Amino acid sequence: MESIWTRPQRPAAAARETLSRDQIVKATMELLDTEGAAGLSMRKLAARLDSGATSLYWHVQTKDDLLDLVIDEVYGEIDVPDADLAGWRAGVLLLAHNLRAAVLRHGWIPEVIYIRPSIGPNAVRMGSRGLALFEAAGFTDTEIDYALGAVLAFVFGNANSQAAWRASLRRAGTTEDEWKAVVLKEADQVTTGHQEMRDSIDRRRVVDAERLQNEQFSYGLDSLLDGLEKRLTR
Amino acid sequence: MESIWTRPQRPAAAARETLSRDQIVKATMELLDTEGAAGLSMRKLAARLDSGATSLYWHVQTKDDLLDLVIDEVYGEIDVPDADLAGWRAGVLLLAHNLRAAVLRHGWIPEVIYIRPSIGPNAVRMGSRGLALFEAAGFTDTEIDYALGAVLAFVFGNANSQAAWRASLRRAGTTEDEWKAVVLKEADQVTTGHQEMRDSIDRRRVVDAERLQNEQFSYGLDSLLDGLEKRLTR
DNA sequence: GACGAACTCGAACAGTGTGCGAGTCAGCTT
DNA sequence: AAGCTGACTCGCACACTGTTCGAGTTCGTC
Repeated sequence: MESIWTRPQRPAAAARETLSRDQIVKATMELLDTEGAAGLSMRKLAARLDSGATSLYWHVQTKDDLLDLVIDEVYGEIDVPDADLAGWRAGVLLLAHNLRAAVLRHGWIPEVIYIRPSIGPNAVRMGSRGLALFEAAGFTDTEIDYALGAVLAFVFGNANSQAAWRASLRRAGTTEDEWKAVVLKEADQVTTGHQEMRDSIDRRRVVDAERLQNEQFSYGLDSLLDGLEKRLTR
Repeated sequence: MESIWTRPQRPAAAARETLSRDQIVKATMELLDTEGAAGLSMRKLAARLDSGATSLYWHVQTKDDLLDLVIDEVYGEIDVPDADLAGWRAGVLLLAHNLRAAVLRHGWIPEVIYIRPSIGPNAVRMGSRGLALFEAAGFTDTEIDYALGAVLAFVFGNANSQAAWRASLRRAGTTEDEWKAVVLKEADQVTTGHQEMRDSIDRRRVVDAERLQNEQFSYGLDSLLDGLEKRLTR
């Protein structure tokens, strides 16, 4: 079966007030943002659109296809600066921060992003512009791919686990402090005999979690970019 | 059916063989490894164990709990060297490679790892030993956490996307070459107007995918470690 | 008014995770 | 030897899932 991107879109919509693919994708995004990945079902989605569940299948082949569409919509939110503005490093930094922000904004991403490879137009656009950034920096040949790959891997790795953490916090429905208390108590039980881990948890006990995670992201990203930059000037 | 009188008295007092949690976890792992995340259902799992589906629920609270168990089992496969052997960098390198290998061995991991935070004993052990590595390297305070976090984020980011790619390849059921041909053709359509992406794809056209991905991993990991090392000696 | 294309949707199917309560079994206590 | 108890199994049932099918409705065009 062809993927949804290469399949020709259905011709011209009628004048009658009718569902459209865009409309469906938008509603899916809303449903996912408010209820999370587990909260998306074709019937719920249809209800939100005041339509029959099976009507959706005229506009979209399967639920997975729909996920492809909505994931690509997220990729569409990610701004990647032009390669010749402000230097490559600032550009990559912006790409990284924008990508992370998008994942955190849509906390269901980690749970669905690995179901299928992302090859939608917006994903391709982002990748392409990312490559341009590293090419402009002076990377050549496969190193262009490797460098971008490293940054994307780090950003997804960081953002995914953070988003997943947040999502499970939201599911628990407690305030951050309550949840923190519970988790830290569990951690106490779970980490007996692992002093390094206990210390690490103690470090988290004090500070605002949000800030800690931002710092962790910046620290890792800066380190990685330093390492890449070194490869460049060698 | 025989009458009560002719039926043999007792089927011998052999100790009743019963399910055990370990047994269930092991079977789950096998099922996941052979059929992937979507192929795991409580009924199929029960069939593999010659038991009723609902019997499982005496040993395990929910399917998600079961996933937690089997994920932690994977964490248990990851060897992390002692901090005082062979230097921190070699140790981290080994941790990273072992973690990646485990994810690639169990290609369903990306699809389930973000459903719940991993706080099983083996995950904690791995984290703890990872922290010890960076502590021994000379990192202090929160930088210990940040450094390990960066490495884990990169490794998961890289391994997850690679494993997911492979999994979708397996699902398609084609040989790598066939699949490659299809994807590259699709890519042609999808990347019109994105020259950087076309170049990038061309670079992949020639070489063995496996090797390319290994190189990409090493490149990123080395870069990151360089960046971290720089922070250390400053 | 007729036709065909665009679109909707109810009924149905096979499958899912899981709660409930009845049932079986081994070993212990009387 | 009988009976109890706690460990364990499991069929039934429920609410829910993604998706197919085919019949039905609305439209623009002849």
